[in-house]
Amino acid sequence: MTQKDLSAQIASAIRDAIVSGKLIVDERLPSEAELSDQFRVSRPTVREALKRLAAQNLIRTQRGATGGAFVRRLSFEDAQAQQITTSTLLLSMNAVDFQTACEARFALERACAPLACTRRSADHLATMRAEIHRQGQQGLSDEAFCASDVALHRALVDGAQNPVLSYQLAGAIEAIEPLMNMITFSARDRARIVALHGNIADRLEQRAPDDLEQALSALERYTCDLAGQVFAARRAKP
Amino acid sequence: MTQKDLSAQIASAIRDAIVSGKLIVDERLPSEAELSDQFRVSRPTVREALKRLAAQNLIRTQRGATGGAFVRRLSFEDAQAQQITTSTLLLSMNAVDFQTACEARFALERACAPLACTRRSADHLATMRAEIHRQGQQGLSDEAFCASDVALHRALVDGAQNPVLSYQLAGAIEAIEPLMNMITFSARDRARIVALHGNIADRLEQRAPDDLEQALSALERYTCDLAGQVFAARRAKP
DNA sequence: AAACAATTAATCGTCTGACATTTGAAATTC
DNA sequence: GAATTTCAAATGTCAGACGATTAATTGTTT
Repeated sequence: MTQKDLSAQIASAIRDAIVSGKLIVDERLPSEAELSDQFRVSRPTVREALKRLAAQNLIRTQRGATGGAFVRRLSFEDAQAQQITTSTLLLSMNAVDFQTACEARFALERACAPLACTRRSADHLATMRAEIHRQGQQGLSDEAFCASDVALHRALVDGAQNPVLSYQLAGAIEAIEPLMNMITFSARDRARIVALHGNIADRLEQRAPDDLEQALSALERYTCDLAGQVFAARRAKP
Repeated sequence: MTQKDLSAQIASAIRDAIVSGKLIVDERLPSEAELSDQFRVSRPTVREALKRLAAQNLIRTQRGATGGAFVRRLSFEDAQAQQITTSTLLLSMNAVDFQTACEARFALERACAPLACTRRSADHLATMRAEIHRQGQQGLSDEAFCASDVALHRALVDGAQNPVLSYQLAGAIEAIEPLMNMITFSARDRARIVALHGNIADRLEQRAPDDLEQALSALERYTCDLAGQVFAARRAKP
């Protein structure tokens, strides 16, 4: 059963070597010519395998005399970016309803609340206040409003000062943005949301975890209701 | 500034088309020959681009008469598997300390507690009880013990009946397993952990969210202490 | 001797053309 | 009409070549 492509097999072999630690960060892989000798395949096949690994941020390649493929240190930024696109696609391709996505997102965010209350710096709070101020301004496009929303929530999550949490949450928060962008916010909606955001910032400032969780829940309820109305109206009169 | 490879550029172009919805699920891409005409590159270059996309589970390829590359529906399973390997690498390559990873994992898991209390089925509870029973047996290897631990926590998370949450949490829970596997559990440790697990199952059975969260926190504290001792001892006498 | 310039070798990036393999569909045969 | 054969389209693989980039080496000049 040779089901898989040669390039897929080779990619798997190298990936295993990386994951298991046989190849360490910044170590240089054999040149493409050497790999094609080792695996008894042609260079194009080896290259296809390497491109697969490059697509997963597992290696980077350099040209030139001392060039080659090197094991790449997977950074939090890379992992985060990967997770965001994956989550976004997952939501759009599987027709995940807004409610489910929203529920997951706020559940995760509430998980950060106690930690954020303990560890948040003045910077985090200032960022949130600044975004809230921006959200209150006239003439802000819906996209800009949503982008600011994302920035605010990321500041809250970053307040927990745990990079693993930040990385995980980024996917959940950003993946919903496209769904949020489909909503046209009325002035009244925005005012309400800004008020809820203000409430959240207040609780964080007071370092009151339980109140913060409740404030987040309130925002979740309002967001979900709003989206429910919008999507219901859209279904009724397309 | 043409920084990127041609194959990377082409992969980006196709990826954008998929993400933006211009290419829909199960739609067939042009053949490699047609793509190489369209992009004015050779077929190997097109193939490298397609392999990049295949590595991200964005397309699948079929050979034969009606074959070709098709946009693939990203399944929760695929996304989860991707996330697990990414999270695992992230932890191992960036020397994330056990405490940080553990904190993130339990914070996320506590986020599921209220939902799990509301929605968990008898099945979820039965799975947890079965795993707890297994964990109490003699002669279980440390690896098997940890694997059972993962299964138990996944059952708890699945109890929230939110696929987005399950997908997100899987990465966090499984990524720590390799770290946990480095710990050799004494009989006393295991007995204590089993007791804490039993406590968790009880709270879930009673559908008591606050108590469940506290039970999870108790487990977090014990796990973290245990790991702290183990790693400290290892540093002292390598 | 030191600084600068030219050469060189190694390596990846890309192209051309070919052949093998798979697979569904059309054509053929019974 | 059903089974078989043939065919064509598509991906999988290979071999060989050339271009582009880059660091080290070599050579030249001051």
